[in-house]
Amino acid sequence: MARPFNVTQVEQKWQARWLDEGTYEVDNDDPRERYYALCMYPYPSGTAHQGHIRNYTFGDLVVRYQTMKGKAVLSPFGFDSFGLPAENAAIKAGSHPRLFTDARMVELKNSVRRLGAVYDWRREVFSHDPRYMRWAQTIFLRFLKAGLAYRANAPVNWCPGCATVLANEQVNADGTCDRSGDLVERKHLEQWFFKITDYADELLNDVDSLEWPERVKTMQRNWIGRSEGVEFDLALAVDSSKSLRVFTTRPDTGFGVTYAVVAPEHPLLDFLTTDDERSRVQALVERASQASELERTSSSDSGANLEKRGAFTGSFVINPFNQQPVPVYVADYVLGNYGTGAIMAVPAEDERDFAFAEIHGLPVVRTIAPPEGFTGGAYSGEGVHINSGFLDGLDVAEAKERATTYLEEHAQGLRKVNYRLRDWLVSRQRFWGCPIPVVYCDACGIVPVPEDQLPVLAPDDVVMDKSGQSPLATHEGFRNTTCPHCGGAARREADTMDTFTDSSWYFLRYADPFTEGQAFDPVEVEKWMPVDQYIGGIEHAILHLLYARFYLKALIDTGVAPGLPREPFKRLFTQGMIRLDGSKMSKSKGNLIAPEKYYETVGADGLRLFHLFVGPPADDVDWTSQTEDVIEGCARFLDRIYRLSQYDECHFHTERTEGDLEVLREVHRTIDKVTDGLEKWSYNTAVAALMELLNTMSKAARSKEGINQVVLDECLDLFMRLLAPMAPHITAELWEMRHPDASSVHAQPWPLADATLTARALVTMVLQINGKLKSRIEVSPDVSEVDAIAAALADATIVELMAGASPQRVVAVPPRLINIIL
RNA sequence: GCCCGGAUGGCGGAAUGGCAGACGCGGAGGACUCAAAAUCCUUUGCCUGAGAGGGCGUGUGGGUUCGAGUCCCACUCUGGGCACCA
Repeated sequence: MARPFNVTQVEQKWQARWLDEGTYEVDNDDPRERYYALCMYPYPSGTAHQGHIRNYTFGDLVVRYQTMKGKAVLSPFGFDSFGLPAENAAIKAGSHPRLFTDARMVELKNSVRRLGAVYDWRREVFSHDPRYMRWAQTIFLRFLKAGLAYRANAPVNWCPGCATVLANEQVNADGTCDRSGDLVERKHLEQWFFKITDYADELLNDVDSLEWPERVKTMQRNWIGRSEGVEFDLALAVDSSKSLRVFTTRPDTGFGVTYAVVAPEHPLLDFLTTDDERSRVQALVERASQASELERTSSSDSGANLEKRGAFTGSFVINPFNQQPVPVYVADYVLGNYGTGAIMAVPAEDERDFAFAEIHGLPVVRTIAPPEGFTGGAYSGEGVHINSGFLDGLDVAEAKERATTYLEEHAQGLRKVNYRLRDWLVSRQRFWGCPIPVVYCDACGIVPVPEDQLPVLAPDDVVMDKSGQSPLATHEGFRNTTCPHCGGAARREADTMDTFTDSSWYFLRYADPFTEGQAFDPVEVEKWMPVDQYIGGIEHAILHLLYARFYLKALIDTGVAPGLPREPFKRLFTQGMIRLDGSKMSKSKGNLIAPEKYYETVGADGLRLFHLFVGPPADDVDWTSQTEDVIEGCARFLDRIYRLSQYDECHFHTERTEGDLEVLREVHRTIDKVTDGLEKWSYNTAVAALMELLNTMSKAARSKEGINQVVLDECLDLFMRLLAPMAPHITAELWEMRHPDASSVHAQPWPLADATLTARALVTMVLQINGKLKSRIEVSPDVSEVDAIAAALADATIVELMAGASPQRVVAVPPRLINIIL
């Protein structure tokens, strides 16, 4: 497609200028109002793909728009540069992950520059920079000191494909690895954890205060999974001095307890198991300990399997509500690490209990009357209590309260809150990550590496494979060290930290990247935090955002970041994904449409405009056979504005006509539309408004009567300013051609609509008869109701249609419409 | 199973309870051209009619209202999140 100007040349000229002149560098003591705009820390996977392009197009629009609004905008960039792909690629190529990563970083950096996205490159941060690692490790040690980092032997999620353990958050619901898709196995290992559960309540409560998409807030709440209930004792039938502690959220259904269940890991299981039942119980425990989380929690399991998954222990406990003995089972549907690892089972009001009771032939006693016609098994809804002694006739809420009080008085009951959220497992048995800065000494135990010896860096000559052992563990030179405490022989920790730790505080370092004596100076960072606008993919709705929120709270509480606001991201925008043939476009899926080719044809501006125009920014984009045409259409729009600004085929007259004024009025109305669109993330309609305006301007200037040139110039100048954040190159170029001595269009203030120009002298009023559109008339926008009705009844079409009939009623909404009811 | 979204022309999508389909893509026709490309102009929801016009129309069925794409109830399909968490 032939363009009226050399796109590549123009774009490169401006990209070089923005970079050379440091146009978007900003200092912490800038006197203007501050604004922190941030796109999510990218993994350097090479040249940018369409998802990146979309992300940085939105981010750059925000940066340029807020700058024109007169703010000092912090726009940093960096790389989440540790991670598995680099390590795997290095193993394959026999090279080093650093070489691989550094090359990919250069590529991505060039890509975003080629897009015309502008950053304060002085503030660049990347995870494998020793200057960043040092503070990442310092933070780990501060967490350790504060008791927020701890080491524990725990059943963990092991991914055979990635040869490392995963956090709960990295395991999909179907039990596969979020990254490789391999089936995750269960292993018992000594691992490092962060105590994110200490913050469960705050993480949950603070969600309310965030200006985030509701969907993301809901996902965060669900993930934390708070539930209120009561913990109490079930006394053993044979010995009432001993008891089994259980947790329930439904104490009101206590009269319906017909058995109890303990988890296979329960510490009292051995004690509860009688000799007659021992072999069956042991078989079940054996099986449960080997089963993966998937098998164990599979809900699609058949009845036969369910039966195998539970066994009678031989013991009985007393139901404290009715003093009846009920059997104790062991079953793997009860989890050892949630609640007390034991439950009271109420088959009538709990589906899982019902299914289990059916198979094991246990009785079902209803304590809530199900609604008329209810045919299912367990009924967990609202209703009136029956068969429940002192709770009979009460609704669920009231019965819960009474039952809880009863348990407090008769069964050591304690009101208790439980969370689904587990502590964050941060150990990774991989090489390309930040080493965990501790040593193990036989005499002193776990000893932190002194902060003045940080960062602990991995040596380069490490053999990486997927044996499952940490590559660093096999490097004797690294592994063997001396204890910082006693000076004796000691061994370094060989695991590295989850890369999600790196992306949990990078935004703080951006705000003060120059400091040397600490991770960042809280006084400097406080000037920018919280992030005013965070932009990224919906795929990070849980993991990254939850971890980053936890990190900031923990950093404040451990004294690393005193005085900072406790939530990092005030406003979040999650962009839609790019789909090709229905699935997400991504490098790992190998279904990329590379952006490079479009730089040659439509330019960065054309591609940016496409991403802004194609649909609501939050929605997914389907890349179809039609997409190329839409991109071309966006470039065509830029060509048209270029030609109009050259006065191509324009006619001019010298007087200022009403027609000229009307064009100028449209420009001012468009200022409002575009501003509103940019504020509300309705970029597609903002672009549409500019397209519409260009049609108006172009039609007027090219008509036979022509336009006053001074008016056209004023219109064009305003147009350029509105388009500047969206298509920064062409607007900068045209502005310079039109104003060679003035400062750049990007340094101009954002235009403000003149209210006297946006007002309309006449508006169209719709005339309806019985709610059906029949005619239209022009009226003053402040026409009175009486005048409006009079005008409507005088309209020729209306007079004819009414044929002398008198209206039963007239609904008047001046100046919008008149509806005549006959 | 539970919790959120969503459903509008051939397509992407617009529409504070008040002109449904802005804007763009695609289609049709025309101008320019020896011709093509590019550009420009006209037209384009469906049905019906020679035309003026008329009828129908925002997933389905009800409801509220002078008036519903928009609000309420029930359902269908679809996308996503969570899913033995007691």
